[in-house]
Amino acid sequence: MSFYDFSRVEKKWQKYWLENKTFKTQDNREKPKYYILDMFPYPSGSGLHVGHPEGYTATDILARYKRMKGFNVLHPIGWDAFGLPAEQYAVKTGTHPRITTEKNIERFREQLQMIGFSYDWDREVDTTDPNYYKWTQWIFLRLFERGLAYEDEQPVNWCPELGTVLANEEVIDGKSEVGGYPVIRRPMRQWVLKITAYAERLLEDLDDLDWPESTKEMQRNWIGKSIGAEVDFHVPDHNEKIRVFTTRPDTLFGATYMVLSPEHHLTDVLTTVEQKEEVQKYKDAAGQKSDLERQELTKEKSGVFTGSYAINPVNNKEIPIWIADYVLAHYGTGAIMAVPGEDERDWEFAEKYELPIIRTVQPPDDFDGKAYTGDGPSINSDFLDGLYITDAKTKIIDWLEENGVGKRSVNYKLRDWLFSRQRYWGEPFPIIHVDGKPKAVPEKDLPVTLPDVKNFQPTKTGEPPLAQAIEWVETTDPETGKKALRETNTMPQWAGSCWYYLRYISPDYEDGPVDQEAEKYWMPVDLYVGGSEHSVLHLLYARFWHKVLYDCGVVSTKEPFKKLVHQGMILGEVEYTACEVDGKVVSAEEASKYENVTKLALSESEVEKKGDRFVMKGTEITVDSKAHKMSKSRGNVINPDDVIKKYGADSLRLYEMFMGPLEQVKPWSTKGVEGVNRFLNRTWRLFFGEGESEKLNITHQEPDKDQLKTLHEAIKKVTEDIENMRFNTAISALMIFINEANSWNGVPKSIAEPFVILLSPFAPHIAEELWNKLGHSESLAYEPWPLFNEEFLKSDSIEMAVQVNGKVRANISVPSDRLKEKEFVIGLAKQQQNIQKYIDGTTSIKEIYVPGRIVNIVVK
RNA sequence: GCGAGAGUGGCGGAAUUGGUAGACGCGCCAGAUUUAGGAUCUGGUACCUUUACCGGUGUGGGGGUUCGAGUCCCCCCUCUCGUACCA
Repeated sequence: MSFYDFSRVEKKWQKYWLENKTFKTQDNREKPKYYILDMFPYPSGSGLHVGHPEGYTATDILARYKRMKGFNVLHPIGWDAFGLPAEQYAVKTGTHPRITTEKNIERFREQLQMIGFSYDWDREVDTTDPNYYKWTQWIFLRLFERGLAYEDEQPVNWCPELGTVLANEEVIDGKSEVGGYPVIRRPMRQWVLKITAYAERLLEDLDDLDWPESTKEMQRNWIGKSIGAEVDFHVPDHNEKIRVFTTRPDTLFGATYMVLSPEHHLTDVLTTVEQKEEVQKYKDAAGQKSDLERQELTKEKSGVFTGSYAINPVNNKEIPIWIADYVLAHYGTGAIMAVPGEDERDWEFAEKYELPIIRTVQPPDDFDGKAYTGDGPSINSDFLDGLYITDAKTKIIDWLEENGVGKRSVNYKLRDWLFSRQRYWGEPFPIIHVDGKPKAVPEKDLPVTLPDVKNFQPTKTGEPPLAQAIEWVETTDPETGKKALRETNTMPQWAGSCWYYLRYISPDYEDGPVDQEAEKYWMPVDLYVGGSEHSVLHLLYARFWHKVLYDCGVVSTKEPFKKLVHQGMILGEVEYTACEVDGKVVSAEEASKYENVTKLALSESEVEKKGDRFVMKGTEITVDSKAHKMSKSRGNVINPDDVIKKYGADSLRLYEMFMGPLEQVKPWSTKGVEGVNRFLNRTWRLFFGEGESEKLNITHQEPDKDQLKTLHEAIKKVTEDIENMRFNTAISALMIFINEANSWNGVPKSIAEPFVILLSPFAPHIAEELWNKLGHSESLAYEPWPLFNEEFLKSDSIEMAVQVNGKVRANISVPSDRLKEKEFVIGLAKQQQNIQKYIDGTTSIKEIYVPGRIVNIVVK
């Protein structure tokens, strides 16, 4: 029996594609373009995992399909190669990160080529290449000259373990996202990008994007726009005023005290002598707490009184000023007016410290809670009484503006982007400091390249590793000849990934980050596929840079990524685990009573389903059944190399797509890989039969009607499914074709050829080989995609269900040409024995006929 | 708490605008081939009842709209992801 030797065939075609540059994108601007982009990987030391090929296969299928549909396709790949792991490895071993990075890139490239992706390898970009980061620096200078990059002494998230500052987004639950080390707050000089200047545009332009709704919503929440008012509270004793932001100015009459954040600039001024000690103690305690500790203590509110009073501008009442860490320094103005009657947090605080509570909105009669945050008529509010929230807000804001004590205001949660890191392995800033002031390095001197250093470790004081390269740091200002110091911070990893999609368009262009003529043709990216973990950070930062470049006239579109899709995570194989206590297996509920529980892994054959849970076979002992995230510690990591070695790249591609919808989280199943592998073997045998020789089992006969129908059904389904990215059902359609065709006596060439093309985006290696064996000397990559013909889809008769009172009681076969004749079809239906059984002796109320779908006879 | 999404066989998952629920694959069962195993091929496989037909029940639970609901509406439950004192 002939068998499909995938390893020989796959190597052969991978070599062919590379040598012939089959997928080199021609800059032919006559054709319609399609720019299909993968989120480029960080080339880690551990190589690809099975998650990478998921999104990459999806885009590869579309890229191959679009080429055959006559599109000029841009489908590139590159490396997001700056980053912490290579640097930490350097700290440990002294190996320069460049060496590690190059080695890892090599490995990644090899692995990607082993899967048969149709990238244009002449457009590869590498963020650590000076020819690339020259332009990252160039873009930074654009930000700098527009006042969008500035230095600021500000409290930052300092991670002692990593020896660097982290962006807020890189801190999760008070710990570093990378490594999970503790993070403390500490003031340092930092570079900051003014992303807040673009908050409104970043928010507004989301509406027109074809992105997952959840991702857009996350960005909206992150930007966090809220509309309200700023109100000034006068503090007569100190002749100061405290400005607060509120979304509920209508509740101003209920403001019975004020709270400043411990970091607020007026805290010292406002604290009276008697309160000084207590306030200082509180401030110290708050400052020493990490974000994690602050969050852990959220259950119990705390605060101290400053001793001062402010005047509520609407009623001139004196209200006490407190300090509490439930007010955040970095949101709004860092101070609030507290309205306990209408705010749960304020209520909680007021109860604890016995501060007065005044309701300003009438709660409904059946309301028995504390703070009431719903709508209702205003009370205790003088000229606002009786008005509902919206009207009360308008009226009070008008009043505030007329009296010069407040104004309408919009506030954003989004903060400026902390852009510097105390690391070695990142882009140097194109900045020198002259007389203590930052100054741009002239464009002609770009790139500012990384100097070599001996030690990659940041100093304990937070001085970046670059500070050791004294000869590099000490320079002269080319303009004035004065002594100058280079900036020793480096950019964060996000920098390079903010614009890489532009570099692919003209990777060798020397007069700017991107050739503008080419940019006009290729942008925007038509489809961008990548993980949802980048929903906020990367995707928001890239949009920000893109808008700045748009304002600079570098790019022609407002938004970079027209359509975005996230691939779902691939979990490990389903595991069955039982709980064991003292060597005895017990149910999970039982086990929760003990402490010395060990987990016992079971095989599938040891368990069975009982009701809605799994139990150990023949017992009542419940067993846990779950697919876990792949992780080294759990030992359930699937390595794509192993899968390719055993089943081939086409099987890997096919399986990853066949598992289920692209966006969905799904568990891996090695048995499933075997299934698609069998399908490929069946396909091979369809062409070569069961004999020993590789003689084609292909006929030159005219195809019959059934064969045409089978083919055209497949064309229709596969085409529509690829367009809608339903790859799992497209593969199912290919399987149906093979199952059908296996019952034929030889496959006509005119059927076989279009099928091979349908198969090719999914399993390109076997498809190329079959195409070649069918007598073609060229690759099929640019063969026209087959079109389906409705004529061939029709059959002579159609099977239809007949229902009586909505229940199916018989099936009838209706000749296609009589489908429109309601009377005829219903007559036919009524002749069925089993139908007569149900309608005899009843009165017919209604007869429903949906041509081609159903007959329903309603009787009484 | 809040926001988003999802609950369909033993498992992964299919089901155009409401029109025969379970395509395709895995697993399982039976048979063929084979010295045997593996591989391959053929048939079967939601559940209950039945030798079989027939029949009954079924898309997380409850209610509703409809000739007809996995699909539309209301209430509830569970799970996943995101987020967390944002004034």
